[in-house]
Amino acid sequence: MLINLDFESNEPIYQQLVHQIIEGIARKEIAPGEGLPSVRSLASDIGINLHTVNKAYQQLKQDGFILIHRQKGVVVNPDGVPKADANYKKQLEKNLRPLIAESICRDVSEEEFLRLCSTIFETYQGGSA
Amino acid sequence: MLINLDFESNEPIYQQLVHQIIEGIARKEIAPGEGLPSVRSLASDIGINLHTVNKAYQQLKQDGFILIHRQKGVVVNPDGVPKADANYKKQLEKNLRPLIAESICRDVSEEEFLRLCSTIFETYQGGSA
Amino acid sequence: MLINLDFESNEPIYQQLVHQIIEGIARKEIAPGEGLPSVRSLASDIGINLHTVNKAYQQLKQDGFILIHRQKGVVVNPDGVPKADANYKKQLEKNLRPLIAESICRDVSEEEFLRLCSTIFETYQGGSA
Amino acid sequence: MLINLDFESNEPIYQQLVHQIIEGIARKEIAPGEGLPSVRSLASDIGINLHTVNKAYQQLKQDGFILIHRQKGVVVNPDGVPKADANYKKQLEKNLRPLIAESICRDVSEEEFLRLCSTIFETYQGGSA
DNA sequence: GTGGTCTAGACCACT
DNA sequence: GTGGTCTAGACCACC
Repeated sequence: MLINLDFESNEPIYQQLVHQIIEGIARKEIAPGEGLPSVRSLASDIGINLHTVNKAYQQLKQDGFILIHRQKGVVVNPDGVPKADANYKKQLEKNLRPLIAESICRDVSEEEFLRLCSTIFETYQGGSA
Repeated sequence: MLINLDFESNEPIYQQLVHQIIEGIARKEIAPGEGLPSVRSLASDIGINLHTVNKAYQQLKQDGFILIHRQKGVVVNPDGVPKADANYKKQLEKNLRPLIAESICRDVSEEEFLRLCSTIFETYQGGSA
Repeated sequence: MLINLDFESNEPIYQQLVHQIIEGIARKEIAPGEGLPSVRSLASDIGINLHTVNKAYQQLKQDGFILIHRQKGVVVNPDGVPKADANYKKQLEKNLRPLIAESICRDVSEEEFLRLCSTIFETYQGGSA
Repeated sequence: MLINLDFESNEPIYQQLVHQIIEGIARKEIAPGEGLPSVRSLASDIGINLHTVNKAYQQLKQDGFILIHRQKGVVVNPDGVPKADANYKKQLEKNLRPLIAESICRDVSEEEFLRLCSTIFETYQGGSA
């Protein structure tokens, strides 16, 4: 799985890392139970600070995406990621709302917006088919 | 138009303000050409620093949502907001992608996701009908 | 002579007014000795504040473009505008320098820059021919 | 690279700073990819507030002159500055026009004006030869 | 009265 | 240590 960071983005690097790993899981490139590189090796591979990788891993663990065993190392949660709960959906709506509001202002129709979402969905589901 | 800020949020206050105003425009509560409160009055209304409001206004100006008119003060861009260009859509996709990836991991179906988007769209378009 | 103001520009209105009048003189639309509208009439014509017009006139007077007679009103300096002195040229260079520096960074060749200047010169000299 | 500010000038300090840095780039004193001092260090070097430096940097970033890199700090855009587009040229003309108009009024010939521009150009290109 | 600029000092997130 | 954010108070230019 390829990690692709933008050091000039406003999005913090650890956050980008979190997203990329989640995308990898969504794309089924890394399956539940499968291992991830250690903090050290990933950090030196990408050329970033240990702390940064660690912070990303901690957040992924916090959100139930991965488990961190002292010995077995880092693995994708073998039970699968916790399903969306009411809280997650509230958060999701809160994140979508400003995107949709701006799209409306900029004359993006609902159809076009939904089509874009579908297209993005396909980029993940196509990978598993 | 009501402004509703969460001072506990990680999202910077000026950013929340930007979003809220964009939502106000999307909801057609503030029409093109209409005026917005002055930096100072809005700041004292909300109980924040005028620089924070100013930063929000500057960003909105930069993005073409508002104009700062020498005589009329701050007004919503009477020509309407610049339409979505390729750049905006690329940005939008970049913002949607991680949300969708996480949703997939959490077993949110495409149908459900799109339905959520539609629901949010209605909260804006319903307001203008 | 037409006055064309941009109320959304960062350039102060009085400054725009000064420029427009200087351009009118350069274009020989208003000849030395000829009269300009009174502060009051010009202000109400354009729909701006008296102070603003007054400030523009004061600056033009200061720079030797116009004379303000208590009775005869405002006239373009019949002796013509004071010729460029060393001081003016120093100022001119100071104004041109950042424009040229940025042009160089943006890959505008000297030829192209000079051509643009010539084109602008023509818009004035053409008017007098 | 030397920064030379005039605290008496009407031109805002941050603006002067922007100009000086652009001139440094034009003069090839700072090459693409090269680093600029941090906000704090530059501010204390010049003896101004860090916010003022920050404002200058933000504008330079906005205009594509510099990048704010998560790891390397502030660097001159390694891809070079965005080339002049139609918009920039329109702006440039708008800036040149009043300078030329006043020069005409003050009896500066087109030849002399162009010669002055050439002289300024040389101060930049001579530096790289 | 408005927005624009500058200063100053503080806290935080990120690397 | 870096940049980003927020606050606060001051002065100025403009209208």
